[in-house]
Order: sequence, then C-alpha cells, then structure tokens
Amino acid sequence: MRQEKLKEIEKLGQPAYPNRFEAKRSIPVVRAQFGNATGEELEANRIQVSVAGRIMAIRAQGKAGFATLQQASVWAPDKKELEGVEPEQKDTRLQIYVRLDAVGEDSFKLYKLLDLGDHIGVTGYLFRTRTGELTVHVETLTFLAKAMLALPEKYHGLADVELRYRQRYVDLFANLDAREVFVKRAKVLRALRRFFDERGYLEVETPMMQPVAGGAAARPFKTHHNALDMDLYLRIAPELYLKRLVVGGLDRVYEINRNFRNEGVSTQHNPEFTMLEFYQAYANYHDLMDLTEELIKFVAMEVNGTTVTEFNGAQIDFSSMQKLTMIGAIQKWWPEKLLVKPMATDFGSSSAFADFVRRFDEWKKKSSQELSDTYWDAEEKGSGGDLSSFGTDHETDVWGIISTFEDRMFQGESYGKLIAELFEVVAEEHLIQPTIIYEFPTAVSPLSKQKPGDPDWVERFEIYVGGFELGNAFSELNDPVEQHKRFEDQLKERARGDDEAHAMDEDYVRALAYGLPPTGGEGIGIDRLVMLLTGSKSIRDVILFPQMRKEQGPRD
RNA sequence: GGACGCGUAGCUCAACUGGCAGAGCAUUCGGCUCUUAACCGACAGGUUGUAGGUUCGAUUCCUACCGCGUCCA
Repeated sequence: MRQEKLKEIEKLGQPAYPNRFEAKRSIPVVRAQFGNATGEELEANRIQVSVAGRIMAIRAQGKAGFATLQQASVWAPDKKELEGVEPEQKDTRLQIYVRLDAVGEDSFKLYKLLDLGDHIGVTGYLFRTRTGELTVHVETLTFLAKAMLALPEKYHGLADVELRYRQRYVDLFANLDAREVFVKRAKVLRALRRFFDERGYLEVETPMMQPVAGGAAARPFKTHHNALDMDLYLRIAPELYLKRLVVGGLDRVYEINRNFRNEGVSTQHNPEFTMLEFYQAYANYHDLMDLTEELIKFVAMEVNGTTVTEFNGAQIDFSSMQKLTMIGAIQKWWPEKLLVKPMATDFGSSSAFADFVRRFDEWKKKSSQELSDTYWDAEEKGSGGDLSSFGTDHETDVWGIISTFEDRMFQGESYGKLIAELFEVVAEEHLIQPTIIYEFPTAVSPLSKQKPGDPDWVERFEIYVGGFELGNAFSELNDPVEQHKRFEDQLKERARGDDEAHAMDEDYVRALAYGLPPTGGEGIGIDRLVMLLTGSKSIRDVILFPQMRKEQGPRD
C-alpha cells in the first residue's frame, strides 16, 4: 500500500530515497529563535526557514492542510545559535501549513500522499495561525523518506514495555520522554569526564577481553580467540588493569566503559552495564569519600540543576551523605522484634561472632514456638495488622539468614562473609538517602588494604542510594605478598564452591611487586546513577538496547 | 531458578458468572483553503502468544510451552 504511494511520489518527480536536504537548523533551534515573535513581527519580516522532520500528525482539509513535523535534536550552522537551546518536548515539533495555491498541483499531490512517520523537508516563511501557533507557510515541499510501517497510536504512544525495549527506534521518536532519559545520560557522562579531566585524571581504555577475569566477584562470559587459540573472558571489571597503570606512573586514571557479568537480569542488573572506575595515587578511602560526595553533587547539578531527585517515590538529596560503618548500619537497622541484638564487640572476632550466633539461636528456639503461635493465630483471623505484629518480611528475612550461619561457620565459611550478608539483609533496603557504608570484612574484599592493626577489616566503603549499591571504593592493597595470599584464599573459596570467588592473577601480583604507591580506587555504576538522576525505576529504561530473550519469530 | 501478574486488530484498550470478538487512533474511499487528540460520512481490518485438554459451545476454565513485567533467590 505504502509501496504504491512511493511509486506515485516518484511519478511526481521526487526520488523515493533522496540523499540530501538543505535544512539549515533543527526545529528546536527555530523555535528558540522565533518562539516569541508575534504574528505582526513575522508578517513584517517574512522569515524564510528550511526545516526537515518526521511527520507526526496530518490534518488535511480539501485544498489545504496542516502537518506537524518532529525533530528533537539541536543543531545549526553556527554553534553560537545553540547557546542556551535546551529543548523541552513542546519545542521539538513545528507545524507546517500547505495550501494548493501556494505550493502548486504536484506538491499538493505529494502532500496528499504523505503518511504519518514520513520524513519531509520544507521551505517557506514563518507565520502565526489564528490560534497563535508558530507555523511554516510552505512554499516548497521535498519528500525525504517513507515510513513503510504504521506508527504507534499518536495519543498514547508506544506503551508496551516489551516493544519499547525491543524496538527502541520506535520508542525514541514516539515517546520523547524516553529520548530525554538518554539525553540526560549523555550529560551524566559529559559531567563525569569534565570532573575528572579538570582534576588531572587521564581517561584510559583497558582490555574488555581478559585472560583472567578479575577485579570483582562475579561470573564472567567466556569467549575464544581463534588465531591465538586461547580462551578469553569478557571483563567483569577493569580494576586490575587500571592499577597496573598506576604502577606505570599514571597517577590518576579513569575509565568509563562496559563490564559484563554472567548473572540474571532484574530492574537493577543488565548483563552488560557501564562502569566508571577511577584511581588516585597517594589517596586513601577517606579521600575518596570526600571526592565521591563532590562528584555526585557536581553531576546532579550539571544534569538536573539541583541536587534533589525524585526516585521511586522518595525525594533523594545528594547535597550531603551520611556515613556509617557496616557494623553500625547492622545495629542501627536491627529489627526491634529480634531481641538478641549484636553488640560492637560481637563483630570483633570469629569466635565472638560465633558466640552471638549461638545466643541468637538460643533465643530463637525459646521464642519460636510462642511466636509461631502468634503468627498462626493472626493468619487465621486474616488480619494484616496482627500478622505484622509478628514480623515483617524484613524481620523474617533477618531471622532466616542467621539461622543458616551456625551451619555455615561449622563448614568453614569465614565470619566476615556472613557479616557482609547480614548487612545486606538488615540494612540495604533502608539506605534510600545517599549513605556511605565503610569498613568491610577482609573476607569479602580480596583487593583492599587492611585497617592498621585490624587484619579482619579493610579500608573500604560502598555508597548506597535508593536502596541499592551505587559505588564501591577502597584503599588499594599494594603488598604483593599479602595480595598473593588473598588470591590463594579466594582459590580456596572457589574450591568450596563459590564460583564468584576471585581468580589468581600472577601478572597483577608481579605488577604490585614493582611497587604500587598508596592508592585509592573506586567504581560507580553509571546505569544506576542515571536511574537515580532520571527517576527511572528499571535499569532497562536507561540502557538503549537492554538484553532481551530471543524474539519469537513469525509462525512457521 | 521460584512465586505472582500480563499477552485480544498495526497501536491503545473493552468483551459480566463459558454464549455471534468490539471501540478509539492509524489504514482505505469520499467531503472540507486556519487545523491541532481536527471534524463529518463510509469501508476494511482477528488462527484472542503457541500447543493440547474440559465443554453442545472457550478470549474466558485446566495443563504445558513461549515472551514480557514485578517481587524473591
């Protein structure tokens, strides 16, 4: 059908797929320049314009008609014209007015053959309609490209989330707020680069294909190089390469690039995601805390002009960050219903923690009959209020995880790992406002430097916002002997069945042996940062082409 | 991997407790030289995700599978 129209258009002397159109400036620029001009001013000056765009609406009326062109990008022949042009969605469309007596027979025939979605270019002069809308009075009409497929419904746009992800090309022009997210994403990246460039950091690119996938606890994707006949892994982090660079004298480096982790997908996880990592020689994790606060504030201001963002129903303010130790966070958000609460000293050593777990289990045994009676009573009454008086999901989760601890310690699992897990269950969901959680167990931090005089704990922190982890930083372990030992410990973990445990990287140890200055390093999840700054609940909304299952083919 | 929810025309959505599958937009045709979710009139559009089952009869109930979403691991 549209194919036939295209033939008709060719008969009018217009090529079906022309290769060029002299559009001087984009629609948002035209609107910025003349959006305030009155009808009289436009009439007096006869402003000639030449614009192109995609047809988003057609309103024909016999021998005349209107159409609405859409074009959201901002460009002009002179960059001075772009200053201050920050298009809102209403500035991305321009109405055109086509009259038979103004454009002639053939052009009007062409107008009649246009479909929603087609690209056209027009030249003409600006005027205001009776209702005051800025409009191009068309003098010449140029066909540019045909949309062979029908557009989504013009009022609701494309609403099916699956189609929005799979056919992002449609989503982007049909739902301009989707486009806005990616414009902001670009601003985030620009702001980050500016921040680091201004502070003497060198932007670098390190291997995405690595013989040993290190720098994080995650399962990698595996691939194979044919000519070299070697297995390679898609990187799970750039960390070990960036620190090699610091050894090499690049004191301040940063990289913004993709990481790949072979894990499930969720609203917070995509198999490939963008990570910022930066390293600074002579700095420790306290320096990085300060830098992080500054960085996030800066990016928020650059992108949104404010440090406040609306996320998942909460007002998040990046202007300040609270700081808590991991132990402090566990204690702070310890569920009240669980009467055996850990003291700071309970985290002091493996045996102290084991003691706490035993105390908890004893209390649990004693009260569990009583509590489950209450629970079942409430269940029978079917009253939500009574049910919650037993315990929220949160409380039962904490209850549940501690129940596994005694066994796992007996099987040789380190208490540090259990503490980190306990922290996630107890505290993570409460960390809505930006919070720095610092001091992590050594057992879960094979690349971090220990606290002086406290070898079970390392100088590490994570930033939590909106209930999830946004960044991770530490004073880098630079003792090659200790590093080698830590890798060996990880290998033991791997042997115990932890397939996310870190692999041995002999070359990295060798690099450390040449001397890594005291260094602080940090990684920030860019997709998650963009989610926060754009109020997007799902990571898929901030990734142009999120990973999807194979599309169902047409029936065969 | 588990639980729950969703899948109907190109798009957005209806269809009561199982009883002829419908509307708006878009498309097609006709009308209209200031409309803007344009309007008026007419036409057309479907293997109800797939495959089975129950039933006189299934979009509706059941089973499996596919895809998507949310929560959990």
